[in-house]
Amino acid sequence: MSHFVLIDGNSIANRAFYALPLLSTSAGLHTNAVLGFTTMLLKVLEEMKPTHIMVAFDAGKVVFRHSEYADYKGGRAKTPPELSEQFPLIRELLDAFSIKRFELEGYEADDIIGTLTKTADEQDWKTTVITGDKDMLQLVSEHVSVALTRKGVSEIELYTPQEIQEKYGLKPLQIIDLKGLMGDTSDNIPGVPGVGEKTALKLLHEYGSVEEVLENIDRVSGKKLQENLRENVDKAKMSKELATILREAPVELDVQETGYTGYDGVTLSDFFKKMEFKSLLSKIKVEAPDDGQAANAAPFQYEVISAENAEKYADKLTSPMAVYVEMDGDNYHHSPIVGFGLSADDVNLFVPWDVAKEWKAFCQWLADGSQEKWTFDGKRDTVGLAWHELDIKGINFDVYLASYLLNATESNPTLDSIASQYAQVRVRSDEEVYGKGAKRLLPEMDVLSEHAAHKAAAIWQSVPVLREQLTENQMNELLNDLEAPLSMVLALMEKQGIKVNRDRLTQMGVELDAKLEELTKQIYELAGTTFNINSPKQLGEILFDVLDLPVLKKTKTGPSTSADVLEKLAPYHPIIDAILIFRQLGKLRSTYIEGLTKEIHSQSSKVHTLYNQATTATGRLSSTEPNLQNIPIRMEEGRKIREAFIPSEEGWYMLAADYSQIELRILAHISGDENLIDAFRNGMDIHTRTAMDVFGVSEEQVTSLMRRQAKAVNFGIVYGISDYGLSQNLNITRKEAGDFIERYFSVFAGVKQWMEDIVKQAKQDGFVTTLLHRRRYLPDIRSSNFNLRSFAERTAMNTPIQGTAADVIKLAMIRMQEALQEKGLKSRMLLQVHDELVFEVPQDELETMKNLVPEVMESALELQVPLKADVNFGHSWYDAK
DNA sequence: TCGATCACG
DNA sequence: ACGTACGTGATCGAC
Repeated sequence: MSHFVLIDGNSIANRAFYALPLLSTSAGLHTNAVLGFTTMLLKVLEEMKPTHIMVAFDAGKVVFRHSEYADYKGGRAKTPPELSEQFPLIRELLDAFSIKRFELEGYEADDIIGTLTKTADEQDWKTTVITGDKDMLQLVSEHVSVALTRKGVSEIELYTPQEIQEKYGLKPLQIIDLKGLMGDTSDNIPGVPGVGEKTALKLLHEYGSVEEVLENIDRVSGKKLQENLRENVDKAKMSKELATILREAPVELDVQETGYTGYDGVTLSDFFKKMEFKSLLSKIKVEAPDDGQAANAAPFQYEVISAENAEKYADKLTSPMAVYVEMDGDNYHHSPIVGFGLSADDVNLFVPWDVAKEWKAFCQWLADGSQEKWTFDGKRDTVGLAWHELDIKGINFDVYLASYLLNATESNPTLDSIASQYAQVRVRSDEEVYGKGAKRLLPEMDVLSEHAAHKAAAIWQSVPVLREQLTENQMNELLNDLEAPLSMVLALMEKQGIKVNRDRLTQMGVELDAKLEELTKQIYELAGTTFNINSPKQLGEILFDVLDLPVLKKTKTGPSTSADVLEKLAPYHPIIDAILIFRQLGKLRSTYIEGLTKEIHSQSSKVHTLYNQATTATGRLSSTEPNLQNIPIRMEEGRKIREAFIPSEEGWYMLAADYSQIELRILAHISGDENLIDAFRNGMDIHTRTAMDVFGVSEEQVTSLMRRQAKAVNFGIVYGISDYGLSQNLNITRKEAGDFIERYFSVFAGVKQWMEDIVKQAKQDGFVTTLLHRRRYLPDIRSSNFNLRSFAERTAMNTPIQGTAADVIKLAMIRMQEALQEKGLKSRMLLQVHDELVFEVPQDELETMKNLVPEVMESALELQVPLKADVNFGHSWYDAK
């Protein structure tokens, strides 16, 4: 049966461009949209096996078929030059694929596709439209499906009339009514103000179409909504018209011409070479396609090692070699080990755990630092194996860290996604192999062994491609001198763990229980009824319906009951204070008493966190199971939790050192603002100094209110300031906040200049970097959507600051671990909390460490201003203040 | 599974 | 005019 595939070329190119990092060839040609387009095409050809295929493009000036609305598409951002220059390449790509392309002067791709699907409908052809544009769902019919790309262009979601019914409860043609009511900012379709997807769907479910809604305005529920509809009748009608895809374009195309018989492998591979798509080369058949039989590369082969045949394979253990340690479970402090996948040029092996641990040659090879290993998450391997008394040394490349550095926005890279980007072998996701949630179970050994061998092969194949891209981004040092050594330092810290006094926690829990019980009683009495205080919904009903308190802020689901709202409501009713305390204590009990107790390791009686080195967009670490980076400190009751964190050896001390104002110091350095640099060089209290400058007073005249406000301004600066954000924080008007900011910028003109420059730079490059070349892509920086763009602009200002601070403390940690080793100290580094390091220290090393730790931290990186670290110690983390 | 809330820097 | 502070993770209730 024939299958006609129609591709919306402009939409796919746009999607691909904004979803992928701005890659370029060594000659400086941008290729990310071409790459995304290619990936999509290969997928479509393989999965849909079209007999006919074509790609439609917009061409020339779009004819204003809606002359009554000249703004049409006016709000659309100009196509950035980095994308426009790729369109000729995409045309070349299609020619290389032997795929027919089509454009029509004065018409958009939508119109061409709309017209062709109409013909297809009339002739009973099975047709699929590929696009990123939801508007196109209106074309769906019995014969026509629409495939929407997701996550950029890597995934496809197929819509038939059934799916549209399930997802929206609408018929395909009603998608037009949906757009008419809710509008579409990216296409500059206005819609009805105040009507979003939810409201629009509700209206359509009731009335069926825009026209019917407009005829029944009086029956619509909601005064405001009625008013909005009444005032925007014309807008709604026009929006619907704008959203309607033209199906009568003068397309003169003989569908038979789009018949597809495959591509010429040589032409296509030449094109890939020119684009430097190395990982794609092996995915295509280089001989000309023949009978359509899959003439793929040799099937994947691997061998399973047994106790009997192991010796025969000893000489296959080479350097370098890819190693994947397959474990059963996500938390490697507890996971049993399944076995090892190994891979090199001409060999793929699987060594089951029972065989591995008895195989001497293998264990020696594994522990031999001169035998180079390539891994995926070497920290996981190191710690996981350490729990089973096995050493792994010589880790020389970590594809997990590498792929994170290349794109930090896609957090927690998985091996299956890395493989699909950089390797030829296909790796199934762990979820697919093990099942997820309650359905998780350990699969058969042959499934596991193949899975592990695939992973090792994927590592092996990815390394050369990753190396090349790292070089291009100037990230080799960042990986080799920062992230990779850091991962081994973190491995030590995680395996070491931190001692937690369980009895102390239990005792605090008992006290909390008593207080919570008392508070619960009080709250029920004040409310006149019992309810679940932990449910924002039920609490909202009590506060705003029963007690009739004013609603100051709303969330998507109802009135907000968050702490900042409750604080403002406190004067109205005594129940508020009780609720605030209940929340505070409840949090302590569930998260920090019960949660932390659950995490105490049965084997070591300590807590062993997992530091995630590839999660954050800025380069910071994060900590889970348990999160030791958010242990309370601001309120005294919570801070007491820190009394339970104690040294693991008799007579030792806890020592904590934190950077003072590291982010503002970094801002001083990178902005080069002379005033800010001067302030830090003179060792001044930066908030007081800011208050002096902003309020124009002398040091003695700075009141505590002025200092507090200046402090908030400094925070705002680091976050990428806005008058609204500052006004919320300080509870002042927007105007007042705006005045503060203006005064700040007139005093710190260098900071202002830097902020303007960095946003400009980000718009140009599509990314920002830290001092050590860490990179964050900002796909929304050129968005026409004000919110998205503003967010990206604030991120452009914040990320270099927060990210450089992360770089600095990471450097300090590496130096610190080296120093401990060199000096033969017994002290151990246990925790990192963004700008703080925590150690346990024997008494006779206290004096040494009190000097050494700040010294190492302060000299981690030389800036135009001094770095400063304060150090404290005591018998618990609480006392190290 | 998601949103609200709140703990940290 | 637009509607927000930057970066995380854990717990709970509601769906």
